[in-house]
Amino acid sequence: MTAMHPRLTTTTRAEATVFTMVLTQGPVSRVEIARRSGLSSAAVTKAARPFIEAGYLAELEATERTGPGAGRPASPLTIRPDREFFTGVKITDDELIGVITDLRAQPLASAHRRLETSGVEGVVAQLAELVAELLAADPAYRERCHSLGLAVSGDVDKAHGMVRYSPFLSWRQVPLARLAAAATGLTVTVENDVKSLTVAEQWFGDGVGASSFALVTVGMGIGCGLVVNDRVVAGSHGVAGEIGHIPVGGDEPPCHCGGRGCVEAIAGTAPIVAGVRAALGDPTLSVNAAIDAAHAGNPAAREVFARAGHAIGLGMAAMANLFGPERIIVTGDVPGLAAYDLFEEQINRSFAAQAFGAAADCRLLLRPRTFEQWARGAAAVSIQTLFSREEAPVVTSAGDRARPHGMRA
Amino acid sequence: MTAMHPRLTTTTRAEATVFTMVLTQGPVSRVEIARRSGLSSAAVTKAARPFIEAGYLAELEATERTGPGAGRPASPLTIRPDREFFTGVKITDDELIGVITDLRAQPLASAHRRLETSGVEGVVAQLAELVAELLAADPAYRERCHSLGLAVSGDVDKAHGMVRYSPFLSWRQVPLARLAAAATGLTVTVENDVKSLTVAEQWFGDGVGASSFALVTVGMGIGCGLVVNDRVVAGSHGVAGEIGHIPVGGDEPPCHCGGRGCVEAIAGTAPIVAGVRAALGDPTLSVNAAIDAAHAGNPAAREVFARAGHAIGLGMAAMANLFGPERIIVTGDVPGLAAYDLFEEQINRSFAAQAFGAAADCRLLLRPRTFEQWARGAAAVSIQTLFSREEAPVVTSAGDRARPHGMRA
DNA sequence: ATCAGTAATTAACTTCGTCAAGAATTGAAT
DNA sequence: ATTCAATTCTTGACGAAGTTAATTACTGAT
Repeated sequence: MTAMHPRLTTTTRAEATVFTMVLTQGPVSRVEIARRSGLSSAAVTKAARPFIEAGYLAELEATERTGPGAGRPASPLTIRPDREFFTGVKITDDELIGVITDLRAQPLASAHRRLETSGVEGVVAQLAELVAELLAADPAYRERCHSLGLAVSGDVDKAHGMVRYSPFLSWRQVPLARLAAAATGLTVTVENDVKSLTVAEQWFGDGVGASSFALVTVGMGIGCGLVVNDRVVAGSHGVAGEIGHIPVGGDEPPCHCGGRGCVEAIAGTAPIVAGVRAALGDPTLSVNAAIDAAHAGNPAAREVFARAGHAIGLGMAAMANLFGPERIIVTGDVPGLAAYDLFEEQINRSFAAQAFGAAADCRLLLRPRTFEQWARGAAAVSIQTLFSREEAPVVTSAGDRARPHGMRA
Repeated sequence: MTAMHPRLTTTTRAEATVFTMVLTQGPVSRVEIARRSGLSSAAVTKAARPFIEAGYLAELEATERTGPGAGRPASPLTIRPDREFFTGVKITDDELIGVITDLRAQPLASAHRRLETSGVEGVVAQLAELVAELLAADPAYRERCHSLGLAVSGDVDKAHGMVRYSPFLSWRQVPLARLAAAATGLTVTVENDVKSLTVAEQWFGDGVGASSFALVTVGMGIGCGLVVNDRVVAGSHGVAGEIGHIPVGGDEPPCHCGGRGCVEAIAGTAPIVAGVRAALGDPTLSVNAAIDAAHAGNPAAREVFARAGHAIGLGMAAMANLFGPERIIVTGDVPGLAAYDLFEEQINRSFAAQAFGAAADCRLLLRPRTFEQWARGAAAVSIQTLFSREEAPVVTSAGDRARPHGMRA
């Protein structure tokens, strides 16, 4: 297969449009692609051909076709997910979580590695080992995987593959893409972890079809990834999506960020545990014990979680009032998830109460995500980077798409 | 002039790039345009020609040229602002404010009209009269003005020229563009008023050069227009930029929107006046009297304004934490402006305290805007609609611009 | 005067997509 | 059965829009 079919990436606008549409919108016939994209059907035929020849796309079996009746039946194009593989690794302060995915960013294999040190060199060495282990699982991986995506919390300069500042890892100005590329021999992308997860939802999850949506992560902290006008919001100073530091609590409580009343200072894991400890008079209570107490029905503990849910709901409402996303995907990890049932009702209620006007119509989707799925996000970034249309640099401010309406005299 | 030179709009990408760059970035030489845009200089020459021939662009006088020395001196292209005129009208519940502007959206003439009724027909009739009056001021206007922009508060569907819902006017589903076009004979655009002002800043004001910025309006209510990735954020449910309904006050006070602790419920004109009235024990105090009391140094009155400034600063910080805009333009009208000195220090302080990390680096620009400048915003929308590049419809989610970084084995 | 350096233009060419015609493939009508 | 209408896909000629490379235009310094 590979000898005959060289690797391929998108070059023209039509190619990017056609390929990403088949990739993200499942099997689609050529005419349907033409209709949705505005391209001529001739252009779709031409653009699809090299991808079919290179083994990335294929026509669906005739048996699976669906047609209303008259006319030549469509032969929908579908992705061949095994044509290329991708590695994604989520880097936390004490662990590496890695996955191999197919073109659809579906995880095929995973592996973990505990980190003793957060020093850059040590992490990169462990990363190379982890990647080697993952690629060794199947000869096809070694052969058809050329991209590695890394997801790191903190301020990441994706364009230059730099970690500008990662508080948990205590990294500053680390050229992680270059280091990882040298250590693994793969093409490397580096992106913020929440944004990576957002990209995964945008192309392969519940963000498909929405030109704007938000993803809210509930966990140790509260994070948020935003997609507006089909693009992830990067933030000009390396800051974006800091829903955790919206001051919904008025002047209380103080937050580690220096602000007051932050969502995270109320609904982060630390303040919740502290709250339950105070409520129960047990200063050594563990996270899980705090959750258990609430699940057992302790009113004081439940109240702490309800307050947290209230804060999260208000933060989400503030975000929705500013952006007007089509959907909000709520996700998170332990203990955010283990305790989610303790938040959920209050989140929904407070969101609905504070969302302005039609913003309350925004759909809330609860989507638990495992750690592997964060790593999957990293792989999704490398997939998107490879195939999305690189727009010509726009220097001037671009306008809206709408045309004027009305009659001319 | 006009007989020889037909009207022109941008058709190709190069034309839109060149024309809007000259329009928004002042006199620029062709090579400089090529450098900034990535186009070849040949393409710039070709794209500029029809605009020069049609009288929209011209080469700068040799005397105004500036060169470092050696080589052929550049002959920068500049806009000819009088080539075409635009009418912009801001519609409030009790007044129409109209302006004629040039291509740079600089107001050349203005006129007002009080409204007795907010009925659609009556407003449109008054609008037609106002436009006729404005166009009559100079024969050139009649001859070279073909576009009318309307700015309305509330939920506007710009693409279809519909006012979906405007609370102040009590309008629902009004096809305003069609009606106004029929009444005036002009091509009409309709846009939300805050977004219109945002467009004016984006192309002709302090947003030039920023691919993301926010505009905050302080007045009766608190509003916000957002530009992300060079595009105005529309909001999917007709809601966006509702910074006034971010709950920064915790659970107090209740807001007319049904929420609690909204910025607007603390810093809107009504709650400020109510607060000063309560503080001074005078239930009939006017807005201006409340401002005067604070200016005179009354501590209780000053405290009310300080609290308002605090709420606004927190709301702006919440917005900056979510978006990471490059700049924030603070603007407003009476009494927001007349009292701005009473807010300003507290806004800056609370913003700085709550902005997360590098978001605090975001520049705050205070830019008072008159009512005429809101009308100017409406004209700016019609200018942008006419000349900005209409992108091909993008159906699939588009990715980031960054390319992968690193080495390949 | 010549020359080096920068700006602008021109002409040949490339690329990418559209258009219009036709081939392919089906169900329904005669 | 055969024709027809409907729909999908393909093909090749064409055209629009941009690029590259060479040329012209203009300047200050040697």
